[in-house]
Amino acid sequence: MTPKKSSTSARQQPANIHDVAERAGVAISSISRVLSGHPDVSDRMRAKVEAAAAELGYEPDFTAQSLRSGATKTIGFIVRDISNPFFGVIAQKCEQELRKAGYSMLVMNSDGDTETEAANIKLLRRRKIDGLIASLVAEDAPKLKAALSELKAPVVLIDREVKGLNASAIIGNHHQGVHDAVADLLRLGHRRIAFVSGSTRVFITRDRLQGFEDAFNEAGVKIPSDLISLGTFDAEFGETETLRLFNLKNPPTALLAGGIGTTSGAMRAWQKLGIRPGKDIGFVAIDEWPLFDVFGEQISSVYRDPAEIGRSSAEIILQSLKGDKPQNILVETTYMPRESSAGGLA
Amino acid sequence: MTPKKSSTSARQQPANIHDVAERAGVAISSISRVLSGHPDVSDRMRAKVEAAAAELGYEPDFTAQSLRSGATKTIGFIVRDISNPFFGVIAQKCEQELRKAGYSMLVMNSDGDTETEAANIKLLRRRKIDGLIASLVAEDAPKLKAALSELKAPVVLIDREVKGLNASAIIGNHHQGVHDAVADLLRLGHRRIAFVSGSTRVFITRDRLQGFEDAFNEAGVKIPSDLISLGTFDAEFGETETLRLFNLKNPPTALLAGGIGTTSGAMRAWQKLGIRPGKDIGFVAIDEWPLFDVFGEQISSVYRDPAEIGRSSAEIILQSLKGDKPQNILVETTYMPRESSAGGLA
DNA sequence: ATGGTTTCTGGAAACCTTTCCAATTTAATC
DNA sequence: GATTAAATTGGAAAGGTTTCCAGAAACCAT
Repeated sequence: MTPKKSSTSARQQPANIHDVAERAGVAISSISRVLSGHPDVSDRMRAKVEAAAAELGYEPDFTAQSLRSGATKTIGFIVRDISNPFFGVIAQKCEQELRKAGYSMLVMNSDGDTETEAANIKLLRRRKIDGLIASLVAEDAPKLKAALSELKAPVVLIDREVKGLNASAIIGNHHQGVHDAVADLLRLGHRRIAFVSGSTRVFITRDRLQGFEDAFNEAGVKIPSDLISLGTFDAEFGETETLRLFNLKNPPTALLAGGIGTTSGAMRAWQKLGIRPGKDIGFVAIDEWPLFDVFGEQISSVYRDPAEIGRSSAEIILQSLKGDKPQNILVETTYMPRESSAGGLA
Repeated sequence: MTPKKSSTSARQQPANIHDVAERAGVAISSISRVLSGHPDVSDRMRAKVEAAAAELGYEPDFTAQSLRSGATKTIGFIVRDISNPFFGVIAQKCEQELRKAGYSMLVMNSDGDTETEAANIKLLRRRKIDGLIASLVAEDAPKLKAALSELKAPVVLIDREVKGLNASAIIGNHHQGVHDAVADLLRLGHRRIAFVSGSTRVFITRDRLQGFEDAFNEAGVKIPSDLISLGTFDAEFGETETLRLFNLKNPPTALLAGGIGTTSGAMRAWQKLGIRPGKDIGFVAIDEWPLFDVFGEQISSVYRDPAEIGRSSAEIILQSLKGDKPQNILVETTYMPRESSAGGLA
C-alpha cells in the first residue's frame, strides 16, 4: 500500500544526495564537491550534477551537513530581554548581517537571571553553535564564566568585560556621555542629582559612575551619595527607587536614569507621584526609548547607536569565525541635551 | 605528538555515546534508552548508565540527535522587524514558553519584503525546523504561499489569513477596537478623520477598514474617502502620508494610525509640521508604543496584548507538534480613550 | 519441568552528508 | 611515445545518535 522507496520511480520523499548521484550517474562525493564549490571539478561534471540536482529539486540536508562538517551556521544571541527596544534594534541589525553571510540567529532571553543565562549557554553549546553574541546579566557569576569558557566558540560580549575569557567586546564609552550630561545638569544649576542604574557587577555601571563622580569633582561640587542607587537594570527597581528618592525629605531636583528599564520605571513612578519629568524636575535618560525625540517633553539622553552595535557584533563574530583574534570595539556615547535637562529649575 | 584517540585514557574530546557504553559495559542502544527515558529499562541498567554518563560528563550531541530523530527542537520565528516593540514583546514571551518546553527559537526579519520572506521560509525548511510562527508581509504572494505549503511543519500565523493553507492563526478582533475608536472620535465631534495603515493585502487592514466604515455609517456621517490611505506598515509611509494629509486644503482634524510603524511616522511628520498630536489635532494609535501611557499627551490607542499573543503562539505551535489540529484564536482589541482623542476640538 | 509471555538487552542499520585516500584519467614534458 | 605530474573521480569511512529486530533472560501458570 504505502509507496515503497524506489530508485527508478519518483518518490514523495525529498531527494537526497544518493538520488542525485544515481540520476547523474556519478559518485556521491562528486555531488558534494560540485555543490560545495570544490575547485577540482570538471565543467562536464559540474553541468551533469547541476542538471540532476535541479531536476530532482535537491536541497542538501542542513542537519546532516552540520553533523558531518561540524559547523551549524548558527549564532546564539542572548540578552536579558528581547522586548527591550534597545536590544531589539541590536538583534535586528545583527540578524540582517548574519543572514547575508549565511548564518542564522538563535535568540534566547536570560530573563535577568544568571542561572537561566548559564543554562542557555549550556544548551547552545550542546546545539553546537558556531558563535555567541551576548549581553550578560552579570560579569562575575562563576557558573556563567564556567559555561562561557566551556563553550568552544567565539564570543562577542556587548557592554561587558569578563576577565580571563578570550572573547571580543563591544563597549560603549559611557564615561564620556554620562560625564557630559552631569556636567550640563550642574551647569544648569542642579545640585541634588540622583543616579539610578544597574549593578556595579557589570562594567558599564562602574564606567558610568566614574563619569558621574568626575563631573561633580571637576565642578567642585560634593557628590550626593544618598542619591546614588545601583541595583538592577529592570523597570521594577527603577520604579521603587525613584519613588523612594522623590519621597525623601530632601529630594533630588534631577534624575539620571541608567538604562532603558530604569527609565521606564522612573516614568511610572513619576506618574504615580504626579511629577512631570522635564518640567517639575530635570531628567536625563541613558539610552533612548523609541520616539524619545518626538514625544512632548523632549527628553535629554545619553545616546549610543544600537544599530551600529548590532552591525559591529555581527561583523566581529564573522571575523572571529574566519580565525581572527578577539577584538575590542569602543562605541561612542553622546549627550543629547533637550528640554528635560532644565526641568525643575524655575 | 598529538594525543591519540584512546578508549582507556581520558581524552580532550567530549565523550560520546560509545565512550559511555564502554565505561558502563553495555551496548550503546542501552545508553540511548536510559537517557531518553524509554520505559523498558531495568533499575540496574539505569544506575550503571547514569553513573557512567555523569563520570564522563556526557552530553548527547544535538545535531546527531536531530539527524537521526528528524526533530530539531527548533521553531522558526519570522516577523517584518524584530526591533518593532510590539513584535519584541511577542518574541520574548514566545521564546520563554518555547524554552520551557525544550524548544529554541530561530529569529528572522523579513525586512518588509516578500522575496526575503520566502527565502527565509525556504532556509528554515532546509534547516528542518519543527514549526514556524510568522507575521507575514503579505498574505497572497504566490512565492510565499508556495514556500509555506512546501514547509512540512505546523505553522502559526499572527494576524494573517492565508487561504488554502493548513495553518493555525492568531487574529485580533480589529474591527471592534477600531469601530469603538472611530465612534468615539465622531461622538467628540470629529468629522475629518484620517486613516493611515498598511496594505489591504493583509486581513487586518481589511478588518480595520470595515470597523472604520461601520462607525461612520452607524453615525450617519459620510466617510471621508480622501483621508483614507492604505499602503505599507512602515514608518516612511506613515510619515509621507501624514505630511500629505495635513497639507491638504481641507486637512483632517484627527488621525487614526494603523500600527506601530505608522504611528512613528505620523509623530515625525507632525514634529516637522509643528503640530502637537493630541492638542492641535485628535489622535488614536492602533497598537501601543512602550510608555504610551506615561508620556505627556496621554495618547489614545486601540490596544491588544502582545504578551498574550506571544504566549498563545507558543502554546498553539506546541499543541500542533503533539498532533493537534490547526486552530484559530481571536484576540480582543480594546479602545483605550485618553486625552489625545479630543485634541483639535477647542 | 515445560511452554508461553513479558521484560530487557545487544547488534546493526539508518539518518545524510563531508572528506580522506586511492585510483583513474588527462595533460605536459622531453 | 614514454614518463611524470596534475587534474579529476569513485569508494568508503566517519560524524553521533535513534530505532528496529532478534535473541536472551526472567517470569508465570500449568
